[in-house]
Amino acid sequence: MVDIDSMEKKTAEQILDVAQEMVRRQGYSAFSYADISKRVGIRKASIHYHFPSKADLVKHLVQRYREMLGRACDRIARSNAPANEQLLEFAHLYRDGLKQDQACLCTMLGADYVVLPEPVQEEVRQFFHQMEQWLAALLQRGCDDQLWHCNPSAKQEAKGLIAMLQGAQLLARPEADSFAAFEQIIYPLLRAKAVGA
Amino acid sequence: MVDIDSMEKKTAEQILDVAQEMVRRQGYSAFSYADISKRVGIRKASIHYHFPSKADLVKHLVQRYREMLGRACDRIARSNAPANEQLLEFAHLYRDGLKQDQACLCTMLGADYVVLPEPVQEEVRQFFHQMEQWLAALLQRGCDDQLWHCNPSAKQEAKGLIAMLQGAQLLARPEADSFAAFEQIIYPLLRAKAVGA
DNA sequence: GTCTATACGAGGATAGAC
DNA sequence: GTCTATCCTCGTATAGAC
Repeated sequence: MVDIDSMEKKTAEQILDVAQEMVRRQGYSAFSYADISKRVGIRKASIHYHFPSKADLVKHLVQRYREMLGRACDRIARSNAPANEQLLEFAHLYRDGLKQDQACLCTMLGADYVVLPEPVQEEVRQFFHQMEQWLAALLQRGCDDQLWHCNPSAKQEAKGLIAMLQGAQLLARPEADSFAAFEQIIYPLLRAKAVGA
Repeated sequence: MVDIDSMEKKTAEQILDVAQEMVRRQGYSAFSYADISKRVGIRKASIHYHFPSKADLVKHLVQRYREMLGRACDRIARSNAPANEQLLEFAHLYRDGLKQDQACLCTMLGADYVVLPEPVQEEVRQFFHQMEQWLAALLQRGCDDQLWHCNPSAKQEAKGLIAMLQGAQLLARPEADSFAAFEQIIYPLLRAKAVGA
């Protein structure tokens, strides 16, 4: 039932893992097949077997990332914790990558947006839309539970919060302890939203 | 006193103008000497006469940008308008570039931070520091004038606001009308700060 | 699936003529 | 100051053997 091979990650997955780490650190334009090649331990040409072009690779990357974050958000929602605690958990998703100098994949691709192939742009837009939807629903629950007030709407507040989280990542990264810097930036703003941070 | 030559921008300035536009759109890794060459109308090699290396060029770029923004902030401060109106003017500095798909130079370089040559990283850190200082002073004036309350400090609020403005730029750019999208993201948050937006 | 070999252009940068 | 010519490396991508 459990053989050795199935315990090792498939090559395509390894490629995406490495690519994701590089894009989250350096952005779209600054990573290359050669970089992946070295770290995965196969030749550049072999990567093209799995992902014919860079556009193709990054498109799959964002798709997989959307699914990963969808699951992470589901886990938070299913915890049935109060909305303010769930909001904090959501913020921590953005915080934790900073331990390895990694911003959210789509924060980086948002900066690179104008140079992205159109299919990738489309995925990035969908990512933002997906996050806004989920967060707006959470904020609405907080409204219903009298935890806070949404102004002018849960949807608008969601966009503002995501903007803040993304911006905080970029601002925190140059700091020596970016993890702590991130918290110092966002906790006051979350507290304003009646979150016990 | 006024001859024709002095009315035309010096080549070095033209190079910086074009480079700035490109970095603000595409980021550090995605622009090249070839791009500048085409748009300024000189050969690649000639650019190296003015700026020996890319690191050198971008370092000067950020220095000039810091001076430009220093002057823009001075103008706002000297208007003697109420602090809430000055805050709105400050936010509009971030908004206006979006008309040409341009984010703040250091929002982009913040995303590219880990791949920047160290001297450029230093300039970027100084830029953020400079903006935080100025904004913190403005927020403090608003406190003194009872326009709002700073929590936990003007300095921390300043960082949060800059994070929000930067994030809002990245989030707004994929939208069809990024200018309007930016306003929709930040106005609710500024209103929370008692700004009549 | 992965390799070697290779194409072909783009990248930053330098030397030397004008 | 700007040019031409050139260098060398890196970038994405393909062909074909194993």
